[in-house]
Amino acid sequence: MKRRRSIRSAAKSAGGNGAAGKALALGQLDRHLGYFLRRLQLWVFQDFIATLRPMRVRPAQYSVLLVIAANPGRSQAAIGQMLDVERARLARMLHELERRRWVARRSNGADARSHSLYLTGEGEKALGKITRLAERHEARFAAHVGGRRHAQLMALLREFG
Amino acid sequence: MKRRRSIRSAAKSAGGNGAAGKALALGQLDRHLGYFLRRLQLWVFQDFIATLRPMRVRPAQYSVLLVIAANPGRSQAAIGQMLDVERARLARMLHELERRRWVARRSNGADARSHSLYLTGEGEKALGKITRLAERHEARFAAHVGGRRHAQLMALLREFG
DNA sequence: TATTGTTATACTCTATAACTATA
DNA sequence: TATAGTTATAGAGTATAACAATA
Repeated sequence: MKRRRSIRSAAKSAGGNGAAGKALALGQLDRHLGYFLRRLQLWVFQDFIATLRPMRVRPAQYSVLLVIAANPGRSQAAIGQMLDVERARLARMLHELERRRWVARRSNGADARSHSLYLTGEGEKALGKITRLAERHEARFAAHVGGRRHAQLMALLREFG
Repeated sequence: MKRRRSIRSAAKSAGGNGAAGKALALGQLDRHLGYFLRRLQLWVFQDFIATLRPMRVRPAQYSVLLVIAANPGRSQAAIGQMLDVERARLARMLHELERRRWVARRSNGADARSHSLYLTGEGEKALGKITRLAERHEARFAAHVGGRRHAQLMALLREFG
């Protein structure tokens, strides 16, 4: 993934003007949990994208594939609400996943408006490879924050989520 | 902020096809800390943006204003590296902040290439209002996840960050 | 040669609105 | 009237590349 220096090391080498060498202060940012959350979340997405690059899968696509796999036959509306993906965005994502022959849409007998979503055989196979890469990412994530902190965060956020 | 239903309630009402009413499974997503992190981070940004709407300030702008306030006179390069904002993006953000008379750029005597960044008087005044709204957001955040969890997350992530 | 700041392009994600076909 | 899906547009954020001025 793209190399990211820690706040401290970045600040240390951030010279180039009159105040060169003095570490930058976070200021009030230090009181905002959202700031730290955002930084970690960016790290995660960057590592995920880099790790999954061989399969050309983005985080949002990955989550859609997993939820279809776990809930075959459900509608776009159901998947979208579950993951908080706008239906407009999901429609275009599914076109792309259909183009790659990973997802199939079948018409739903009970309601002609809705499509039932399934993984194709090819999609299942691809998801196997994708899952192995995703596990590698998760391991790297745990190593990055420390296994203990990773577990603590998981417990805190999963119980909440 | 924009109303977001919980995973559970969204799943409950996600009907409309043959499997209507059955809650959707997270599948392997349940094993990814990044998924829960992302969901919480989205909540935070949406609440932040909604709370700060009266001042028309986005999270990235807010972080830049705070870091300039805490480190007056530093260069764009220093601020950008500190916050991991691309210099190209920061240049355009600063144009906008300059247009609103919140930030001033002065040339740096020691290095004619770099600009020293400062808040204007108007900028300080605006930041005062912004900070009060941001505190309201942070309180809402703590209420959302629970005060105890908010503190635990802050401790975990700040120590790490 | 490398760095600071700028402009430009392209892609992703988010947020809307408008449209169709069904219900 | 409301819902499922589609198409289109606009605004952010991210990632590059190329450039001028300066170091």
